Amino acid sequence: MDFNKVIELLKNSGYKLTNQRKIIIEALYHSDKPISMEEWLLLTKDKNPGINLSTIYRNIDVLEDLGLLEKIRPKDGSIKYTLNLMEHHSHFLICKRCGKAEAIECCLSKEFKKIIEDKEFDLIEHNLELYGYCKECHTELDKK
Amino acid sequence: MDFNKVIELLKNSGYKLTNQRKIIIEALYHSDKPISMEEWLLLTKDKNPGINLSTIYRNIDVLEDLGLLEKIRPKDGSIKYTLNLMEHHSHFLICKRCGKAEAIECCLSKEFKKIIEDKEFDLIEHNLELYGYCKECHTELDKK
DNA sequence: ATGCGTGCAAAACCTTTGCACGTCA
DNA sequence: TGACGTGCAAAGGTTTTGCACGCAT
Repeated sequence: MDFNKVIELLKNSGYKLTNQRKIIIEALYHSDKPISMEEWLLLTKDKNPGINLSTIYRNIDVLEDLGLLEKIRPKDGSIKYTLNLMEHHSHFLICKRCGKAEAIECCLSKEFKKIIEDKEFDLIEHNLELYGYCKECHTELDKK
Repeated sequence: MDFNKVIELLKNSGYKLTNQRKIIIEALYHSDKPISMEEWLLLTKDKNPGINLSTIYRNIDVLEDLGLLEKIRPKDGSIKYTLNLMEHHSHFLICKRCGKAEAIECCLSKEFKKIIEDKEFDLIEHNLELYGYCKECHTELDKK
């Protein structure tokens, strides 16, 4: 989904397009990886220093309402945000060193689905986060 | 791992067995599902009303040090705690209605592993949460 | 024009920490 | 006895909220 489509969806859902809102969403849209609130704030203040933290929090609600926000919750307790613009359900390979996140297609194994089915569990959604070291960081770490 | 083994591990690691600590761990041990801090506090106060919230938080550190604590982070932003006593890495089927959580064996699919391998990503850990309705709740919901 | 959105500050929450006292080994 | 553990209260950090003003529609 391109940025204009996001804005369109926003307007069609009855939300106003303010300068702040545009900057806030744009910051997330153009980030190539999930970002923390702190990073998000910096990115937005970069474009408009007057933007308040609470405005971002309020726009989180908007993005959630639009079904566009993905919250990533690493084991370390932090929260990272990213836009979920894919058709396909996807997950991230998250590098523990550089923070780079790469979306991958989801494929729960057949055996897995069978186990769940056997329990007559009605699976609605799932959340998978994969942590490790990306190729580049792995190479770097090997050097030491 | 039975409860005595947990206590043994605790002592062998140089921690003292206090009345509070025992109650705190026991509460989590006997709970059949991951519990919130609030539930954990209630369960412990049930046995000893004097136990302080900060003592539980401090014992979280202890349990983490022992590698026994599993923190579950549902999408709703809450945090739930459970003891991780299995040999095998496991995940939970969590019922969105009754909250019951059932551990299942983990098995990332071969295709999945291959995709990750192809990217030369060095996978360290992963976190999978499965949400849906358990058999009982599904039946209940169908009645309506 | 009018109601939604924002900045600001305060409040609400959750978690951590310092300190003095208590208790386990 | 001595070090670790705890209760209490205060501090810290993050997120939410009330209010008055501002701006998009």
